Order: sequence, then C-alpha cells, then structure tokens
Amino acid sequence: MTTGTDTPRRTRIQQEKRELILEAALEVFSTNGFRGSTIDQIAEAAGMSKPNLLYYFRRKEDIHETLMQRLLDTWLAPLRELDDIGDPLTELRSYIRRKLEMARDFPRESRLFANEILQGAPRIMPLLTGELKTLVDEKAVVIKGWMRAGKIARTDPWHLIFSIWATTQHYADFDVQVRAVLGPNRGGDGRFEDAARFLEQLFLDGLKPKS
Amino acid sequence: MTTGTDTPRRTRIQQEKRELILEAALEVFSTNGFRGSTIDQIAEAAGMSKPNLLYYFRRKEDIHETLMQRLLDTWLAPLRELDDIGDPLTELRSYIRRKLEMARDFPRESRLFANEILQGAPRIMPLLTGELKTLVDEKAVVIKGWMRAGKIARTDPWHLIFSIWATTQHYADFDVQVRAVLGPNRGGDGRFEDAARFLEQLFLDGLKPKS
DNA sequence: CAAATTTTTGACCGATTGGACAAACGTTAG
DNA sequence: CTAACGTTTGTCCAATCGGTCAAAAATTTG
Repeated sequence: MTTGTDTPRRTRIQQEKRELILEAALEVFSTNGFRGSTIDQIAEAAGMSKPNLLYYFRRKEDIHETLMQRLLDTWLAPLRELDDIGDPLTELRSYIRRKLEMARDFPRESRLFANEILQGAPRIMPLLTGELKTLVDEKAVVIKGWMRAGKIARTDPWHLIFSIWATTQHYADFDVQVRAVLGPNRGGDGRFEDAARFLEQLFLDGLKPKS
Repeated sequence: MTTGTDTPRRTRIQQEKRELILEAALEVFSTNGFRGSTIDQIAEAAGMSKPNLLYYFRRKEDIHETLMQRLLDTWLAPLRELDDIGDPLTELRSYIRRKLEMARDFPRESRLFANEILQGAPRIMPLLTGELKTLVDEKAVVIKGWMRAGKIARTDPWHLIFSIWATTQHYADFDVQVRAVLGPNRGGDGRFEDAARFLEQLFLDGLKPKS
C-alpha cells in the first residue's frame, strides 16, 4: 500500500492545471452562481478547451465542491482565532477588522459563499448545521463569559456574530451597490478604511451622542 | 387618442394572469437567480403552460424587469420616510425596525434584489447610480444635520445606512444560515424579535459595558 | 532512441434552454 | 347565432447545456 485512495497522487501538470481551473471557476461561479455558470465559461477563463477541463474535473459539481471545501476553512479562520486570552473589546475589534480585510482581499470567495446561501445552501447545508453551528455555539459561550465578567455589554452573542458577518461581508457581496452609492470620490480605495472606522465606532459606542 | 402607448389597457384576465406570473416568478427568481431560472419553472409555478406564459410576457427578461421595477419602490419606501421631524434616535430606531420587518415579511423580494446585486447588477445599474444614490445622498444630509445638532454621535452617514441595510437584510438573504446556526429552538419564529432587540442595543449603545 | 503514459483536441450525443407559430378553444358584443 | 377578439395549447426550432469518446499530440519513462 504505497498509495491510498485518500492520496490522489497527482502529477505536476495536474496540480497546476487544477489550480488554474479552480481560480477561473472562482471568478465565474462567484459572479453567476452555480446554475448560472457554464463549463465553457470556466474553460475559456482558464484558457483551455471544455473536454480538457473535464479531464481534470469530471463533473461541474466537482469543481464547485472543491472550491467550497477550500473556502470554508479560510473563511472561518478569523472566528476560530477569536479566543479568551486578551481584552474582549480588543479581541472583537480585531475580529471585525480581520473580517473586513477578508471582504476587501477575497471578495470573490465571499460572493461565492453568498450565492450558495442565497439559493438555499443546497450543497453545503450539512456543513452549516454541523461544523459551522458547533463553532458559533462554542464562541457564543466565550462571549457570554465576557458578558458575565462585565467586560462587554449583555446582548445576544449569536446575533452579535451575525451582525459582524453582515456588516463586513456587505462590502464584498454588495460591492457594486456600495460603489454606486458612494460615487467615484467616496467610493474609491479609501472606502474600506472609512468602513473600518465606522464599524469600530458602531460596535463599540453605538450612535448615542456622548453626554 | 383615447389610449396612449403608455397605458397598456389590459383586460381583466390579463391583469390577473400577469399578477399570477409575477408572483410565481418572484418565487423562482429569488431562489435561483435570473440565469438559473427557467421559463418552464415559472410557468409550472404559475400553473400554466410555457407558451401561455409567453403570451403575457414576451421575454423572460420582461418578467424580471417588471419585478425589479415594482421592487425598488416598496424597497426604498422606509428610507424615504426617514424624515427630519421627530427625535433622530427614535427616527433611526424605527427605520431599523421597519427594515427588519420587511426582511421578515418580504424575504423573497430581498433575495431577488441580493441576487441582482451579487451578480454585478447588470440590469439595474442605472437605478443604483441614479435614483438610489440621489436618495441616499439626500438622507445623508439629514443625518449630518442631526450630528451637527449633537443629537447623534458623529460618524459616516453613508456607512451608517449601509450597516442598517446589511444587518437587517441579512435575516432575509442568509435566512438558511441564520436558522441553521441558531438551531431549532433559538431559530424559531422568535428570531426576529431577538434580532430586533439586539440591533436596537447595538445601534444605540454599542458593546462597551455600562460603566 | 522507443515504448508507455499523460494530456489535449475535435467531433459528437441527448437533454434542456428561450422562444416562435399556427391552430384550436373560449368569450363577448352585436 | 355569428363574427370578432382574446386565450390556450401542441408542435417545432435553433442554440446551448453537461458530458462522452476515440484519436491525436505531448510528455515521461526505460
């Protein structure tokens, strides 16, 4: 048993081409959704013929599945890092900052995920009720501890996490709308710094005026 | 000239059937996106044959276009109502509540809009840079006035509006994820009340503990 | 080198897509 | 009743879809 089935053992070309395809598929899937994307589009974006692409991934769904598996790991990494050591407010602030950076640096991954959820998560539902729920419940316990210790205000930890996801991913998923509304001046490269400043203030102090 | 081209003059059956089709199309488009939806699906959901549907709407795009036009009016209504009269904090709080109610009562409309934006807003871009931007800029002025008057804390009005959109629409667009993470108990019908309570606290006071 | 293996391609397949069209059917007004 | 008009359907079409396959081309191995 030199090679198990769990070790695909791929050639150099296979590794390179598979990466090329996944990169192209990320671009296509994230802007058209799964059903809205065609193998031809992905193949063209990857610079190869359709049968050639299908030599590396036998089915369209295999590409999407591989993409989603990779995505979830990196996507949940910031939340995994949220830990009990250090000051709670600082911890939350850096979590928000990290999530916002991900929205800035990996908008396609965010949109790929959003597309999947929007359409009812038909391909990753088990991951949501399993791995994701477990992780969030775990971190909710941590946050509740902070509340009991009087380190942060008492609220619902789950909805707190939702609100962080929503506000940060908004800048990736609704990017066109954000840029359209902000216009060419305010909507330039500086919009993420503006968003970071605003979100920090919102989550720390809210909108009540300083009395 | 008793009938202009701008007055389609439709029979009773035409009005009813068109409504039936739009209702069915809202269901289908909101869960599959434009490209991912087929005329057959819509026709079946509306309980009629495909050629019959095409008698009322000549092209698939016409259905989507009609749907989007109607959507935007009702969708932006709450923001339009945001006015200078009354207490600013109360005004913002009721805007958040109204947006959350819309996410609860019209989730399909929210997802239809999200799908369109996610995919680059190819069909409504002019509306975003035109009507929508104008409205937001207008309301940003109102909010800035409240800040100058010391009624609410000083922040970026545009990003404030974005954060309200993001947090409220999240409960419609990412509904499956929210329910999956909250589980059968917390994710029941009460989740919108929980969200309302949380968001009110977040936007008013933030997370800093009461000292 | 030559043989074995991997990679690429063109041609092709059945299924589905958006849409056209004429004929059949139903309804309504005179 | 009947003619005009509105509605519905079955059939059909070209284009596109995901995917197959055998053969050619390129690469690796001995």
